[in-house]
Amino acid sequence: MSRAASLREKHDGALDDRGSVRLWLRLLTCTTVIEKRLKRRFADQYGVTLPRFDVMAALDRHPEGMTMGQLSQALLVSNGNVTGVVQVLVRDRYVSLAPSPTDGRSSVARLTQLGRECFAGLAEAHHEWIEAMLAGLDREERGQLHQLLGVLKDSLAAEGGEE
Amino acid sequence: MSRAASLREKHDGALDDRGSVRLWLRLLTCTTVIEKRLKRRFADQYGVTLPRFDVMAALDRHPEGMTMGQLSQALLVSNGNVTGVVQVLVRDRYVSLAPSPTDGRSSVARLTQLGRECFAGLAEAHHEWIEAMLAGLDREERGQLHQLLGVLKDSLAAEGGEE
DNA sequence: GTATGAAATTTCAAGCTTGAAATATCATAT
DNA sequence: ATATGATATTTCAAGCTTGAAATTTCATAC
Repeated sequence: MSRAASLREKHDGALDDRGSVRLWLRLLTCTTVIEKRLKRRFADQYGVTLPRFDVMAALDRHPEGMTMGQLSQALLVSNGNVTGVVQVLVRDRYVSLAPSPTDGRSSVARLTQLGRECFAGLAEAHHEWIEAMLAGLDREERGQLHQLLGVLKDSLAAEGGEE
Repeated sequence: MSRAASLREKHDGALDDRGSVRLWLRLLTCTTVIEKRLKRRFADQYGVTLPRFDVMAALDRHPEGMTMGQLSQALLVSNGNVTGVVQVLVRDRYVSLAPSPTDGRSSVARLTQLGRECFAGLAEAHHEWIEAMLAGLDREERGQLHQLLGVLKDSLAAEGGEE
């Protein structure tokens, strides 16, 4: 069976024939669909939110610990945001928070042993889900897509965020 | 000047050498960066949020009006979400809400004259911003990217959202 | 030593988002 | 006519996100 109805696209059928906007909407739709599936599956199967997974993933790659500011930069979210997410991870014993020995203003977050163990399972599921969602692209297509997104990334860096 | 520092990527430097996850993170980063810039510029220059723009864009392409359910489907967001966004647009006189003549359960949202006028300006700015952000891709690259995202979209449709 | 500005963090209000529960209406079989 | 299930919508609580204000600590010039 598996009719695999084609996905609706945000603002589908736009009269707006301008190619760049269409490209952007397609990019947005793909990302949104993947993100929502990940979110739902993490919630249903592990009782974890995406932001919490993101923090754990960042900490898992930095066993020496990360300050709140480093987390904020790594995850592209605000400082205040990190505060809240880390607080619940600390409450749930997945993350520990210790004052920085070198800078009294900073505290350093680390995964606890429990956090590391839990994260291993999450990362495994995450990888499988992504792999399955990208199954329709062969090796070459993945490489091309990765390369073109690199060009886009550079274009975005060049355009600048009016900073 | 314009140093155009290259953009950081979410979870940058992942040991995680699995290509599909890296591809996903790059896709996510590009989308996130574009979305945040649009959000900030709409807020700063027009005092409008992205969800409100999305609703207005959908209504602009459907002068006959749309029900809440149609808006929800078109924008890939929940019903309850649409309710709130439309309510403030009605409060601000950009959108009118009338009971459906054929179905007592539904009401039909339409852009008001004021809404149409405001949206024209928003759409113009939106298009320019997108165009500028994609300026680093030539015509062929845009076509390839659009095509590959189409393959991804089909892959996502095939994988199914456990529906 | 002290004042001053920079930097790291937290707090807080406002807005978006979802999913579940509640309401209201429709469609249909009897 | 009526009961029943399906549909459209709203309400609501919980969580994420941001930007601005407040707080604490640092670094440096004097």
